Formats: sequence, structure tokens, C-alpha cells
Amino acid sequence: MTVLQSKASIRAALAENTRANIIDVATREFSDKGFAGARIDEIAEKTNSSKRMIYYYFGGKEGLYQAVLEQSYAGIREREQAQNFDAMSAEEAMRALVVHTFDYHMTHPEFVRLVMNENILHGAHIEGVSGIKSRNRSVVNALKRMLDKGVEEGVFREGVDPLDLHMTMSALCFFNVSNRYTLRAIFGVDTSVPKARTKRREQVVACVLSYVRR
Amino acid sequence: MTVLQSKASIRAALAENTRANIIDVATREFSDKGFAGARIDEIAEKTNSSKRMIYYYFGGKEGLYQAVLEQSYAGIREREQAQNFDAMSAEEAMRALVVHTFDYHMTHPEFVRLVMNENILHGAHIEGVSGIKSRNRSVVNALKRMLDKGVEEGVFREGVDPLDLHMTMSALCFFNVSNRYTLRAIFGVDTSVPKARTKRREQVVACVLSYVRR
Amino acid sequence: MTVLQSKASIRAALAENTRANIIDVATREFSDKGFAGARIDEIAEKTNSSKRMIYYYFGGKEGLYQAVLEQSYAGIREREQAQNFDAMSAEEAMRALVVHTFDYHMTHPEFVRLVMNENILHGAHIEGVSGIKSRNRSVVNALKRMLDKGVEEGVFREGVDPLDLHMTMSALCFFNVSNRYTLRAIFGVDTSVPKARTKRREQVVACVLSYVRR
Amino acid sequence: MTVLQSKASIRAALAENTRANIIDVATREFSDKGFAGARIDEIAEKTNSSKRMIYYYFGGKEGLYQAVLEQSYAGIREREQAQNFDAMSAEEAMRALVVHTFDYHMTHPEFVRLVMNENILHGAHIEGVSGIKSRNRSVVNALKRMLDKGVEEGVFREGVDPLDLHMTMSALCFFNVSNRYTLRAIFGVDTSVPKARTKRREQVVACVLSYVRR
DNA sequence: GATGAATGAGTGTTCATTCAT
DNA sequence: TATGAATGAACACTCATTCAT
Repeated sequence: MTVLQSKASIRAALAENTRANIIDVATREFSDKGFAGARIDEIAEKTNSSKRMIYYYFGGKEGLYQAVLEQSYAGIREREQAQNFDAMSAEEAMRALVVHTFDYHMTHPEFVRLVMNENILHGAHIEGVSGIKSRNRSVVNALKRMLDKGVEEGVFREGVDPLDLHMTMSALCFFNVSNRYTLRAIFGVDTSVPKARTKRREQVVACVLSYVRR
Repeated sequence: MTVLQSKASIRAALAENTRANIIDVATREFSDKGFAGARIDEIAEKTNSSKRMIYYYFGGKEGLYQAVLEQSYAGIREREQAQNFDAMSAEEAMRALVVHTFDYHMTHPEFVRLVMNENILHGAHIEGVSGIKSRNRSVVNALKRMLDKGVEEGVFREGVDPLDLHMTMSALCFFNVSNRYTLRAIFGVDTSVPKARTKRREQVVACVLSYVRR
Repeated sequence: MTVLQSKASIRAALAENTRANIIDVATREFSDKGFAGARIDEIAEKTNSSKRMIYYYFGGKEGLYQAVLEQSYAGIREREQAQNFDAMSAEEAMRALVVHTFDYHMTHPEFVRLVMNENILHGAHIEGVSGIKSRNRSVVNALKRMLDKGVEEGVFREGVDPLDLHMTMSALCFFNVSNRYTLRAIFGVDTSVPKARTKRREQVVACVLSYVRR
Repeated sequence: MTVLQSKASIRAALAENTRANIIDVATREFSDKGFAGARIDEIAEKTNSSKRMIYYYFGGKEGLYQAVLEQSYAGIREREQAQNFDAMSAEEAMRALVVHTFDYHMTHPEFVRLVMNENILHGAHIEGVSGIKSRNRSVVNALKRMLDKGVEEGVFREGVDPLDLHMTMSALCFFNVSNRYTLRAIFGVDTSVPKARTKRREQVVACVLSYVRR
């Protein structure tokens, strides 16, 4: 807060800025071309700083990729907690969650593509992403609460496994984005177009709800 | 059939063998590491022939990848036509199709991963795969006939778009395989284990059927 | 002449045909791209026969090049002997020789380029061209006779070395063709255009004559 | 000039050194073996730096060749401007120019061979050499001034085209060097030997002068 | 913290040549 | 004689990474 604080903190802020800028660029590149296809030189060039800084901050290509993955996974959490599912009815909550999941994937194709790539790499780096398990467990827990509430309310059937439901939801939301190019080439569909997107979202919601309904 | 025929035809057969062997190895490599991650040297080494032959038959890495993609897509068609859906009831047929789709993805992870990779490449080569559109159109047509029959039989509701249903089915079957590694790391689930696979298959069937049922 | 002769002779004729065709194509390729730039595969493809035949007849790339060089040098001799310089006056003969030399170079750029290439190769194969020395000695001898005659006639000065004159003539005729592309790029001149060619020819004739005249 | 300046400038000077060294080596190699015959590996090996640096500075084989060509053409200009032709009589100046041109070619065979090679490549890169047209136009202009002066002085005849004269001069000076190896093989002449060189130079001077004299 | 120069191992590709039939 | 398949050495080029300042 004081003027004296600045010397060190300004430098720190600039450093953080550099770091953030590198991750930003790298996210685009890794997402666009995959880990093996992305080029350190190209990333550095699109950065405000230099190639040396990538090694200074992240140690290497793999470290940078790890940082990108981490930040990308961190992005989901923030949005998810904004919603207050407890205030809604079970069905409302379920619908809201599906819609949110669907939209998040649609608006974050770079995240989807990073996850694809991570699977191409046999999940070599996903273990290193901190807090990933607990974070997702909380999503499953939220789902469990919804399902329980729905059963209580008499609208959902019993015996639906929350983790399985989560996978179903994820699959339906992930696929449209991950397989965008082959879907377009083979069927001519393009769920990135607003109208098609809305239509598809409703189908996904309907599919999930019909699965859990009594 | 004659002895004289053999001279040329034996050579041709051997050549076809070489070609097939290269595609075979390349399928594994491209599937395992993606296009950018796969190495021509490594493919050649695992082959019964040499690096030079890859260029002789496929022109280059891209040509080889294209050939791999083509053969991989061609593999689906064969299995699909084996089933006689018309002889079944609508629900039986639908279930059979879902089961078949699910199993095909599960037993052909290399195909799933090639499709993932092709999407990483923004679908750059999928257009070149011959007959891909017509082939998939026939799947959608089969779905349409099932849906119509189901409506007639009074078991399915009206208004289900066959292409959308196909996407739903595909998503549910694709995701388990494509995201195997992140799913395992995050949730500890592994649908490649027989027991988990069977369980997941039933859920997918249930999800699809609940969606189309009246 | 007889019918029985045919079996062997027809085969020989076909073989000669194949050989000639290969040399023909190779002449174009070596002339166009130089020895190092020419490709055996490309030559074979443009041939009526196959790559194997090149090795069968010429042993390899170098042997083929040698054969091309040989035939190309052989081409000069034929035309040169057609003229009867002895029947002309010294100046007429000298003019006729210059004109012939100029025209031969102009109409045989592939020969000029092969000679260029041979010099790029430090003359590695020129020694192998049979009869090349005796052939050129005869040209110099012809020049000597012209010069002597001109001195006798009182039109040429004494002391002109025939070999040096030959080099002067060659230089003036060779350069327009050999340096065609740089001349065009730098000065915009193109001596392959008929009008410019005629003009240049007269200058070369004038230059040579002014040099030898009394 | 200051000490502080050095940090960056020393590095820049070293870099320039690397660049220059590469061009130097490459000039010898391209000149010796032509573009297609030269090997990047061999050039790199003879360099003080590495193969990677060739790509760092020149982008590739073609870029390196272009740089070599450019520097080689740039070398001519410097020497040419050293002479003060205006202070001489027309004939003295013409003689001086021919001698200079002759000597330059003789002492720079690598330039001659690069030009040969560029013609083998159909002049593909000559257009990219900066200032080449203006530079050569100035030579032709100098020639024109000499010719005009000679006409004024009454020693040169009228009607001599300066560009044509330039070509004549170039041809006579280029050929001895460009065709050194075939000339040696066929006629046993070797104009690289001092005595033969001097003799040939006088002939070229005489040839040019006899052509322009009244 | 920051920069341009430098590096070596590797990466896709092409070459002239030979083999099997 | 003739052909398509096959080969290994070499070729141009690129990669992630590190050094010197």
C-alpha cells in the first residue's frame, strides 16, 4: 500500500504478468496443436517476453505444459461454485448443472482440447495437477445431493450412481467440442453455431433428465 | 489360378503384405502418440521393412497417416452390416445398436484415439477418407428406421432426430475410451476393466432408451 | 537383308532405340539441371523404358552422363565438315565459320549447358570423350589455313595464333547462350530472340574480323 | 565507443563473424560443386560453427546460396570504382577497363563459377540480388562515356553500342575462367598459368580495341 | 530478469543403386 | 530384356535446450 512497497512488489507483479502472458500464449498453442505439435520457438515468439523466460519460469516444454494444464483445470472450479444449487428444486438444479457444464465446454474449447491431448499423452501429467481429485469429488458430491433430493422429492428414481451420471453428462458435453471437426466433416453439423448449440443443449438436458427421472 | 500367373501375383501379394504391415505398425504408433508425436524412424523400425518403403508406398508421414485413417474408418463399416436390425423389435434393435457401438469403441481404442488426433489436427485429413459421408449416412438412416418403427410400435416417442440420437450414442460410447486416462486419474474409474465395462454399457443403453422411450 | 536376319537384328535395333531414347531424355535432364541436380528417377520416368535399363546400358548415373556428353560432342563434328571453306576467300571463310559457330551454339543450348556443367565438375569426364582432341585440332587447323590464306591474300595480319582465335570465337559464341539467364536478368537482353540474335551475330563476326584484319 | 557499448556490440561482432565465416565457406563449396552438388553438412563441417547456425542465419540451403551470390556480386562494385577512367584518354581508359575486367575474372574464379551455376539454375536467384541492375547499368554508362570520348578524340568509330561492347568484353573475360577445364582437356591451354594469362589478356585487349577503333 | 547466439541430437525425406522374379 | 519392390546411406532441415553477456 505504501510507496516503499512498490520496488519489490512491482517487480513481482511484472514477473507475474510475464508468467501469465506465457501461459496464455502456451495454452493457445498446446490446445491448437497438441503437446508434440506445439513449438517452444513459436510460443516464445507470440509472447511478450523471450524463450529464455519460458525456461526460467517453467523449466522446459513439459513444465510449461503442466502449468497450462493446471491453470486450465483451475478455471472450472471458479465458475462452478458461483451457482447455488441448494436453493433450487432437484430438477432445476440438475438442469442448471447440465446447462452450465454444456456451456463451459462450449465456451472453453481450449480446455477440452487440452484434456484430449492429455489423454493422447496417456494422462502423463494429469496426476501433477494439484487438487484435481478433491475438486472433482466435490462435483460428484453435489450431484449426489441433487440425486438424493430428487428422490426425496419423488422426481428422480433411486439407484443412480452420481459418478456414472457425471460421466454421462461429461460425455455429452465434451463430445460436441472435442469431435467438432470430424462431426462437421462427416455429418455437416457444427454445434459451435448458436442455433445448433441451443438445440443440442436442450437434447443433452433432456437426455440426462430422462435418465434420472422416475 | 495358373502357375504362370503366380510370378507377378506373388510379388504383388508380398508387396501388399509390406503395405499392410506398415499400416498396421503406423496405426499403433499414430494412435499411441498422435501424428506429431509419432516418429517415422520408430514406425520403420517396428516394421518388417524399412523407412524407405514408407515413402515408396505412402509418400511421406502425412500420406501414411491418411492411409491409417482410411483403413481405420473402413473397419467400422464391416462389423456394422453384420447385424440384422430389421428382424428385431425397435427396442431390441436399438439396444443391439448401442451395445454394438459401445463394444466397437471399447475394443478399438486405436480408432478412437485416431479420431481424437484427427480433431487435434482440425480434421485436416478426414475429408480425404473416401466414402466416409455415405457410410455414416447409412448409419443415421438405420437409426431413422428404428425410430420410425418404435413410434409405430408405440414404444418410442415422436420427434427424435436420428442424427442427434447418433451423436448422443457416439458421445456416450466415445468418451469412455477417449478420456480413459483422465477419468482414471481423476475418478479412479477404468471402463476397460470387464466388470466396469459391462456396468457402463448398461448405463449407456439405459440412457439412450430412456431418451427415446415414450 | 533376309528375313532370317531379323530376329537378332530387330532386337538389336530395339535395343539401340531404347539406348537412344534414354540418352535423349538424359541429355535434356542433365542439360537442364546439371549432373548433381538431375535425378535418375526422373530421367527413367520420362523414358520409354525403365530405371533398370539405365543401369543395364550405362552402368549408372555417371556412365549415362558420360554417354550424353559423348553424343553431344559428336554432334558438332558432323555439321562442321559440311562446309567447304577452301572454296571461299579467306574473309568469306572466316565469316562463314564464325556464323556457323555462333548458330551452332545458339541452336544447341543443351550442348552449351553440358559443357558448362562439365566445367562445374572440373572436367572430370571430358577426358573420356573419344576423339575430342583430334576433332578440335582439326578445327584449329582449318583456322590456321584460313589465317595463312588471308595473309597471302593480304587481308589478314600476320601473327594471329589460330588456337587463340578459336578461343576468342568460342568465347563470343558460348557466352550468349551460357549466360542467357543472368544477362536477361541484369541487362534485359535476350539473344534467343531472332532479331537480337541476328544483331549479336553480326557483332561477333565484326569483332573477329576486325581482330584478324590487316 | 564507450565501454558500456561493448557488451552488445561485441556479441554482434562475433555474430557477424560467424555469418561471414559461413558465407565464406559456402562460397567455396557452391562455387566448387554448384548448388545441387554442394552439401550443407560439408559446408557446416568446414565452418567454425555448426549446421544449425546456417539455418539460424540463412534459413536454409537456398537462403545461404542467395547470400553467397549477393556478396559475390557485391565484390565487383568495390574494385570497379577505384579506377579513375575520366583522367585517362579514351584508349587508355578502355584498355584499363578491359584489363581490370580480365583480371577480376581471373582472380575470382569462384565468382565466375557462381554465375555459371546461377545460369544452370535458370537465373532463379539472380533477381533477388539487390542493386544488381543499377550496378551494371553504371558499368555500361561508364563504357558509353568512354566510347563518346573516343569518338570525340577521333580514335573510336561511331555506332558502337555500349551494352553490346560490355557483352563482348564479358564474354572474352568470362570464358577463359568458366571453361578452364574443358579448354585444358581439349587444347591443353591453361590461362591460369601467369605467362599464358598475360598473353591472353593482351589478345583480349587487342580484340576489343580493334573492334572499337576507327 | 532478460536477450540473441549457439548447440547436438534427432526428424522427415530423397538419393543412386540393386534384388527377385 | 524388362519390371516393381526394396535398400541404406546420405540429405536438408528442425527440435528443445543452454550459453555468454
